[in-house]
Amino acid sequence: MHQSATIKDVAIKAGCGVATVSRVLNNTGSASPEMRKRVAAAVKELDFQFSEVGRSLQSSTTRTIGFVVPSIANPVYADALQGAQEVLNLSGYQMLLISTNYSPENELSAIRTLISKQVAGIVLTVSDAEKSEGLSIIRDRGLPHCLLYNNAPANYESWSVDDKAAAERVAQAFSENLHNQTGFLALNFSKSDRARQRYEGYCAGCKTRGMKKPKLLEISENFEDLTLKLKQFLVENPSITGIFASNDFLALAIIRSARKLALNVPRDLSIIGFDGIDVGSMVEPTLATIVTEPKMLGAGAGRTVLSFINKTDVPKPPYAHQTFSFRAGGSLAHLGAESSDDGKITPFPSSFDPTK
Amino acid sequence: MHQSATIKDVAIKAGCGVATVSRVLNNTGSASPEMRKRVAAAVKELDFQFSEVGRSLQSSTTRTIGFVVPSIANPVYADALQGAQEVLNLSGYQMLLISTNYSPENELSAIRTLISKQVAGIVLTVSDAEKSEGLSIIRDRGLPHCLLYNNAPANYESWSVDDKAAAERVAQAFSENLHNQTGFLALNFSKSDRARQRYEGYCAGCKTRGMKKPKLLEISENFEDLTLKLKQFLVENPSITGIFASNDFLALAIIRSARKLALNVPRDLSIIGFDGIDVGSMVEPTLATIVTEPKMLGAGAGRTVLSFINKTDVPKPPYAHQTFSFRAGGSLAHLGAESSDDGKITPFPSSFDPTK
DNA sequence: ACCGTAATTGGAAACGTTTCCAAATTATTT
DNA sequence: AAATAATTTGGAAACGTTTCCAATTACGGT
Repeated sequence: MHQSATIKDVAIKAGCGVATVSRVLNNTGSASPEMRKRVAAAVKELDFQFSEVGRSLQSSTTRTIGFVVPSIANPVYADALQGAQEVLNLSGYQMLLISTNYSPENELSAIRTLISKQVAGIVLTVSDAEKSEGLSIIRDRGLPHCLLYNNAPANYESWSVDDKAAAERVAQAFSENLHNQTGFLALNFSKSDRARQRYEGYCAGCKTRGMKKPKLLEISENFEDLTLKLKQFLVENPSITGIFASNDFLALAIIRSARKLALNVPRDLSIIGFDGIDVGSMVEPTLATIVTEPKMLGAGAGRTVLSFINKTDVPKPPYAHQTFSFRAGGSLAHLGAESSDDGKITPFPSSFDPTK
Repeated sequence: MHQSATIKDVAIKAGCGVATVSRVLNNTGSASPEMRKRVAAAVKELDFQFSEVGRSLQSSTTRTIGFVVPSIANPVYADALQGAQEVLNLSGYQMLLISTNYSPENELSAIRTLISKQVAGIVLTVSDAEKSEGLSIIRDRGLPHCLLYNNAPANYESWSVDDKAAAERVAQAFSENLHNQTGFLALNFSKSDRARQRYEGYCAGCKTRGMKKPKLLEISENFEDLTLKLKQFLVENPSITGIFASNDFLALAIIRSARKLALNVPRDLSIIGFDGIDVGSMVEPTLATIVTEPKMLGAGAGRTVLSFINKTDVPKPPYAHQTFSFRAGGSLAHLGAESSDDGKITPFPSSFDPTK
């Protein structure tokens, strides 16, 4: 139950001045072998460790990088954090983590907090990179930072999935399988520029390929009423043959709901997800999805901030079209020729029940 | 691109001493209304924020809690962190997070780092709570701390699943469904006292119920060879009818492997998982599993540490048998006389396999 | 007007470090 | 042996706060 020893205690025990201890321990400036030995002994005896607080005050920086993410429970961010963590650890930096629960106000206060804690840099995901107040504060201060999962305005660094391009790729997948009218399933659409960009990209992709404009199915926090919503959605839009879910959890949830409605996936309804979480390939049918690499992105954002701090070369993020890939899966069906090719014939409700 | 203003700058702009600024801003000691106004104006004009570093040096504490977990990518810890985060935020504390990749050496250095950063308390999951060196350092210093997912030695606080009891519950579930010979599937068995406790508890539970001693199937980091291993395992132990997987991911992976071996789950092989991740109830068949509440545990551990710091009442963790519950699912079959007698069998047999 | 008391204010020390600079010591060159 | 150069050392200031304490000012009551 003992207090931490300070450099002063070490100096006393070693019979020298504090400056000498500092020099010896940091290997800066010279010191006699004799002195080094005495200091080393004192350090060991006292189990001395520097107080980072004292150091930070003097150097006006910390070996800490701030992270601001919408949620730690979301595996996309969790994986990204793990990736960043590994990079940071190698450089002797630590991670000060704040999660904002998708609220812009929390973003701002998180950033203020990080600044007052004098973090050396910040990696952040914001609700809307265009108008984030916190982000401008960071820039005004010239604080090393890097966006994660937000596409950056010009001149700023960002490690992110190209949501638009990825969503267009989904449209392509549906199109190649002869789907014409599809839906877009989103959670908390308004709270995230990412969801919006996916929608935009998806609409654009559908248009390019001559598909109908996708119908938007927006749900709230809890998945409770998803089955009901889905039913309603399909009744209102009977020609829909596929749904693009804006993340894999939603995709799995909608598959479950479809199952409850006695719809067969993919025969009655095809599903494509987004993110590429591992379980997607463990379930039956396997989930067709956009695969991303959150860990790589998190690590990249971390490296970028470190490079700003150390004034080394800034790592290059992958090219836009390399930030994702499409993974085929059993949840996406090819609409055969027997269906009339304008894709309008999917029956609802279908009582089809395969028993082999 | 401006530097942070200090309390001195504020004092100058407000035309008073730094002590006064401090008193006004912290609402400690008296100050004239006039003075308050001037200080407020100066603060606004300079966009002043306290440097937490300066404060910490003076108060020799920080509003930061250190967290040490094996991995952020593991949803169990990610969820726990999210739960803790929410608790911390409410109290104005931040989270300094280090992940150890399941390595005891990393644990020790993580703890040293946190101490040198003068965290106000620590929440940690260690590889082995009995012999963790880092843990003893924390205790020697009398640092407020709480274990998470480790069962604590006497006199210490801990928020954790009762792994033994939960594993016994799994044995009960198998037993009730007339399984007699089962397997235990674990990843990195040696690296975690949690996995060992589950195994112990499971063995004990099987014994109590007159089942055969479970066979251990241990796999390494990558799931690559899981299918092969499973095949081998089943060949060597042909009487096995069920497998207890020590986490849900493993459970899903083993189900996939079984599928590749043309085995039907649950008819040919029953599976029970551990953790209760959400997707478990979205897949087909649904996963029978032990449901835990990582978020609650993380929040509890956070609250416990805060209560030590603030010297308030220490929250009581749930009783051992309330730290988990069993969730029935389609992956566990009743071994009746015929193949399927009760309504437990799932609506869509997952017999066709696009992944070959 | 005067005094006692209460409210307000600011100087200075302290927290643990690094670093500048000058002093003291040692080594090198003549 | 003296002069010079190089190395080793420690005192003190600075970083941004809080807080103690003494000094100043304002306020009532006579």
